[in-house]
Amino acid sequence: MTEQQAVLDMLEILECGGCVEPAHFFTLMRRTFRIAHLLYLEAEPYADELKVCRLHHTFGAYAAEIYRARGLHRIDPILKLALGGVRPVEWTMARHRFPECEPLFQAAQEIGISTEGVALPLPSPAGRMALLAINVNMSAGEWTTYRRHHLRDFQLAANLFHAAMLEHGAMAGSISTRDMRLTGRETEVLTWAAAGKSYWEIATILGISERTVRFFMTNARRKLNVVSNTQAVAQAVRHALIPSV
Amino acid sequence: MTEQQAVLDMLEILECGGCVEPAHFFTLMRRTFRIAHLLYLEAEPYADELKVCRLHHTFGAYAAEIYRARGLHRIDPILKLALGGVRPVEWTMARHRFPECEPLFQAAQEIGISTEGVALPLPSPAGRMALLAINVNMSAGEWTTYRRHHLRDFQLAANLFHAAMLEHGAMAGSISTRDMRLTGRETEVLTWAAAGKSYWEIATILGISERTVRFFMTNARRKLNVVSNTQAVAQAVRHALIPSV
DNA sequence: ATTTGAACTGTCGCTACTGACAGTTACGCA
DNA sequence: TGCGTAACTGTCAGTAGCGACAGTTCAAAT
Repeated sequence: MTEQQAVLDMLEILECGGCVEPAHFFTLMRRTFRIAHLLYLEAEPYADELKVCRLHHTFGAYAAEIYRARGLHRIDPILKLALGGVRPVEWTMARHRFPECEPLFQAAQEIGISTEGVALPLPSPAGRMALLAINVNMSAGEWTTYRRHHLRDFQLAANLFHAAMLEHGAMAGSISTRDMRLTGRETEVLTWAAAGKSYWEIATILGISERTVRFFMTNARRKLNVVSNTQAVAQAVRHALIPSV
Repeated sequence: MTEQQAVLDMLEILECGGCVEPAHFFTLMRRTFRIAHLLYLEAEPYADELKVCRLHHTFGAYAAEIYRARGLHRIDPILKLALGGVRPVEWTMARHRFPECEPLFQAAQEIGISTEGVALPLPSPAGRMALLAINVNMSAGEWTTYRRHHLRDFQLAANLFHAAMLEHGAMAGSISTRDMRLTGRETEVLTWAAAGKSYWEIATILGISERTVRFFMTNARRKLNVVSNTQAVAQAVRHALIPSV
């Protein structure tokens, strides 16, 4: 029961919002569980490519260099599966389902990294995707049992850490959004513009004149430092200045 | 330890992909945990409204009617918090932070529904959001302890059920994302429009005629089912169809 | 009491966007 | 060989967006 207690304690720390430092989280996880390595990736889909927003891991610089140099991200099935789905991705499962990714696992074995693990998809609002990959140093059988008991802990821990990262990112991002604060009316007109309404329609909806709608929109454009309504709405959605929900 | 075993068994059932039937999942959850009621909601942001894609719950028709008739969705802080964040939302926490939502909790008490519970955000790919709300019939103190032990189980179960629902939905043919895949040029044109460029500028940048830019934009608008470039860009940003930054 | 900021309105004129008309070219696939 | 899809182009007429002109009203803060 000591192990159970340690797990619950760790989850409580995470939920209370401590631990926005990836290194701290990784240490905590490795102290609490029998984990060899961890990787946290936040990315944004763009066409068929991925734009990496955040990347933290404990595999070390050498492993990262190998991964990059051999272009293993192109064949990594865990990336594809975890960033495209919602279900935990078992490493060996991915390995068997995608024979073309063998070089990835061979590279891991070369540099002494285990090929057992699981990747937890962490989808975020606004279409971004993230994953937490967990790598363990166990035999297949041992891992099956361990995973069965602790997948729920991994999932909750991953979710809470991911939440902390998102909130932290929002803080850091709010430096640039400080001068971008919009008034209530500006937000309203932008919201309706984002819904495809014309000035006349917005005026009717809000019960004000068309000119006034233009006035608010002009102010919003000036504050956001953009040149068109279209760009203003794009910025507003990106910075969550207008409700996405 | 029998309870632990039952939980692990249930999670295994979920992970093996059984249980795409909400009623089945709810029964399983209520049999495994001390849960009074469950609610699963999948929604899509639209203007400042919510377009409900899926809704299943065990609160009964009467409660649903009350909720709808009194317009409680407009003040429900759990919807706002859970659909806009990634962190579990404690009901009583939401109640204290948003005094204006008191009618919601009073309505619950009126019809004999407990006000203790937690809502787990389940963000999905493509900008959609979902949540699983869990309602329990316990005292506050009892719930604190129970929650501490089982939040991880709830989170994993919720994620797995949500995954099953998404996969099932994808099978059935997702209406909203079916025709939303944009071609390379459509993406490029939208991206530049989101950057505030005019048709003439985009034409110059891409080395094509202004008419052709309009052609791609028109196709993009049609695919996204929107009426203006502004709305198209808003949708594209929300659904991560064009790169942010 | 003055200032600051939000909310609000009117008109002119130019530019940008949008729909509807009617096409061509190139590529891959059945 | 046809069929579908993506990329590409032209013109016309109407609507919408946008900048620059010049204001009023109200409430809160200094």
